[in-house]
Amino acid sequence: MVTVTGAGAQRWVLHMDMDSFFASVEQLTRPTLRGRPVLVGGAGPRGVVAGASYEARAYGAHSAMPMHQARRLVGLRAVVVPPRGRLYRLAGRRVFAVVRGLVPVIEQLSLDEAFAEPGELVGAGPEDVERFCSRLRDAVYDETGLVASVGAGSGKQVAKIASGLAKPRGQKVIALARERAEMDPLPVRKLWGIGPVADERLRKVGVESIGQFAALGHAEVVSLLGSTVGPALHALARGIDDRLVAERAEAKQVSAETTFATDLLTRREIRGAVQATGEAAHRRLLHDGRGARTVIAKFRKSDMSTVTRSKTLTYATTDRAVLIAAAQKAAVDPGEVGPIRLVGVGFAGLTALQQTVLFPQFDSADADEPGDRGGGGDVGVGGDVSVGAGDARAAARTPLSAGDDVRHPDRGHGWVQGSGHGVVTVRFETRTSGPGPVVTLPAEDAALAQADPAASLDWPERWSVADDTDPAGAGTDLA
DNA sequence: TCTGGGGTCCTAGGACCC
DNA sequence: TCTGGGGTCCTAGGACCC
Repeated sequence: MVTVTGAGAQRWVLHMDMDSFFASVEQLTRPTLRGRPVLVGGAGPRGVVAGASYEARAYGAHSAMPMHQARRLVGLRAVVVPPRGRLYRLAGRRVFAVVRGLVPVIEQLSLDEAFAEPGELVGAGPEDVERFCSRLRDAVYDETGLVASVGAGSGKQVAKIASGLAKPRGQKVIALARERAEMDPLPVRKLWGIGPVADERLRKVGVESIGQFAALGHAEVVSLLGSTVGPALHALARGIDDRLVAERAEAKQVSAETTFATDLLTRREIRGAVQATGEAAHRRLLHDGRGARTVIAKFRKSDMSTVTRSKTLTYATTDRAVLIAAAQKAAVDPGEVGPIRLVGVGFAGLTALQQTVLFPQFDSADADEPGDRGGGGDVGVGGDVSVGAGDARAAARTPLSAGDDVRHPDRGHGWVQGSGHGVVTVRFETRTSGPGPVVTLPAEDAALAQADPAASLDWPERWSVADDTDPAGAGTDLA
């Protein structure tokens, strides 16, 4: 199908953004959390909020806020749960499988956000676009139980701003005739690409709104924001945005990073941290399926500045020992650069491996979905690092901790609300069960097992969950 | 008790080759 | 012996996004 767009035909770009996605998935799969102020994120001293339900936002909490601050705002009603990345990825795939059913090409920006440019809307009027947005939102809600807000406009920038204005639980169509009136009064910070630094620079010359920014001269924009970024943002501010909507390319990098509850001070601690974080990154690399040529080690100092060191190999590989050795070679010495709060290991130069690996090394740890127990939940590992990461996890059974998914042969799927003093308190409930009972069990109860978080989305209707590596599987799963 | 984790893109300098 | 420009790759740092 070829669509010839006449010069005057209005182009409509849609931006869909899920409402408080992480918190909504928690409330969907753990029904007792519905209506309550939920904070998703690490509970450690350096944890931040990754997602806040609207009930929590009512108290002033929001994502990226330090968790202790959000807790203070919300008070004792707050329910703090660790992020379940695997579950959010699964839910996000299902959401966009629904969207793809209505729009063939979408540009997914993150787990919960995407652009679309439906061919059938070329030249359409605002009422048609409104109807389309409603259909989209209804379809997503009906099939996933999750709420999306949608914005529409003449380009990506306007669509994205519109979806922001539509939240929560809404949609907003900005017609061309209304564009200036809607955009110009907004803070310039709302433009995609204007962050704290650019905002401050503009503020210094008295520019606070998109309209004021649009009115600046070209030379002034270049001197304030640079010769590449400046004119690009300036064009967006003036409503010039012909960027196409296209499927995203494969990721260019995979990485893992860990912030420690207390700063690392010795080479030995750094070494342990690079090993553990490198193993986590390597699991992601295996999951990705490509090999890496460049290894990046990243260190954040206590003043929040970062130091990165990279090593490029002569060939791409998935060999864990080779890759982690390169990361170790790139590691800094806290004695020289100062205390370190974060250690990261990343792999770039990703290429499909041409040669076949005859005997792939695969132990059970590698088979885990990476990053699930991540977030601030890992904060506190600092003490273990000096011991050497390999030893401790040989333990027979990982102790259950708050937020974990569990399964019991008689009671079904549930989640740990608390543990300690030899007992575990479990709430047995899933999306389909409705609010469930709390049961306190001996911590040693052999019948209680760690479970796949994804089961909380489906159990007991389906035990099998779409495989994480297979988007097509997620699609058929919906059928 | 400040500020996570997983990404993308841009800039700028130096090495190296033609 | 001196003086160049262009292209590519590598490295390091930082802004910005969700």
